Amino acid sequence: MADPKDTKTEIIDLAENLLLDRGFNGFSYADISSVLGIKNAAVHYYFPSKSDLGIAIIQRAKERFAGWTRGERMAGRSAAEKLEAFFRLYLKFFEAGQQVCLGGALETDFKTLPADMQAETQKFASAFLVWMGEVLEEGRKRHLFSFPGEAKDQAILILSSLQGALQMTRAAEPSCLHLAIAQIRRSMSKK
Amino acid sequence: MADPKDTKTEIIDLAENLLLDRGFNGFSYADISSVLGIKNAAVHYYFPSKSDLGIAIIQRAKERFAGWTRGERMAGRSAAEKLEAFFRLYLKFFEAGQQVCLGGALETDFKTLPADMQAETQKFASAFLVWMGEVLEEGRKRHLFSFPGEAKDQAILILSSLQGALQMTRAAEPSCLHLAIAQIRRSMSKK
DNA sequence: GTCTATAGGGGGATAGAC
DNA sequence: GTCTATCCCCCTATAGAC
Repeated sequence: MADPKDTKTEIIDLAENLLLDRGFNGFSYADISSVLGIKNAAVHYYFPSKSDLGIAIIQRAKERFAGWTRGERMAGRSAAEKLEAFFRLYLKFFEAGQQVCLGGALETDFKTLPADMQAETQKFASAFLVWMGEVLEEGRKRHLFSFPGEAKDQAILILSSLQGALQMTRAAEPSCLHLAIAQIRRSMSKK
Repeated sequence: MADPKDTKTEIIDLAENLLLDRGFNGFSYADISSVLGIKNAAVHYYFPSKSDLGIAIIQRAKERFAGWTRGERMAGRSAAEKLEAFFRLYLKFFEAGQQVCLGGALETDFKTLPADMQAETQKFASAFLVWMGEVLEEGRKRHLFSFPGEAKDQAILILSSLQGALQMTRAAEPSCLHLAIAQIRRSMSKK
């Protein structure tokens, strides 16, 4: 049925999951090659350095998000529906074995990352902030929800909370993310 | 003037800073010993395994927080003042070279941590949640601020946002934490 | 594309001398 | 308490055969 994925894609898939599970310094080429039944050196054929691999992960995630925001399933949706769909992205990370989000994983390891990965991480993070700010601005204009202050500041509040809550599910209650989302909804509901 | 710190304390100090900068898998015994002008093996004398060192960091931070919440500077303070003082703790992490908070660092690395460190991390995280929930409950009762829903859920929202915003300062704007705090204040201000 | 083989470094950790 | 010396493993990365 499904096209068998090419090796390069499989490597990025595995590496992305390892990154969200264990952080960039918490996995190795051997973790990837052993699952694929190939050798260490074969992975280096596709991604000469670990930085190349990291950049591939970030760029693909950035493009995936851009496609998601502009995709068919999003066309014609209200800002409120877009926000709910965004929440579901984070709930999926949680359901996938309490993974954290890519931004959180990269930012925590930020100071240990090669310079080119740091630059990609910054582009990635800003794409999320821009999109969320626009959705919030539009939703408030159409009276779908309410919040004080600037849309950009509310975007930071929501994104940072989702990121932090995803991490907290590991050490505090697993329901942390669900409860944070519910509280965000309450705080923005029209009185 | 100040008592010269004993070596054990200096090791924990250094390790804690390295942990908040680089994550638990991002520093080594050599990073510590080189600064102190001693050898790798001398650090192992105080902390035989890296897990021992990690646990010492967490337990000390937990006790420091407990002391902070019960300390003289906190006695007689209103819930609003306590919340502002808590914000300042996170602003200090940012000012100390964009460090993340201990919970965030440990939770992101959580799956790579030894079991005993995972258990300590959980105790640490829950102490923060409990305290924040109590402060919020009291503040609302006394009409110092307002928020919808349960105090515990609002505690999760605030803690997760501070944690995430601290991380985001590294990849997005450095002002992220300040803006998140300002937005939290706005969202809870009495109308 | 994938292999074997290996270089070269860093990591955590221990033994035993001082 | 701190040292030297060392073990052993894992890591990233490369060279060259198939």
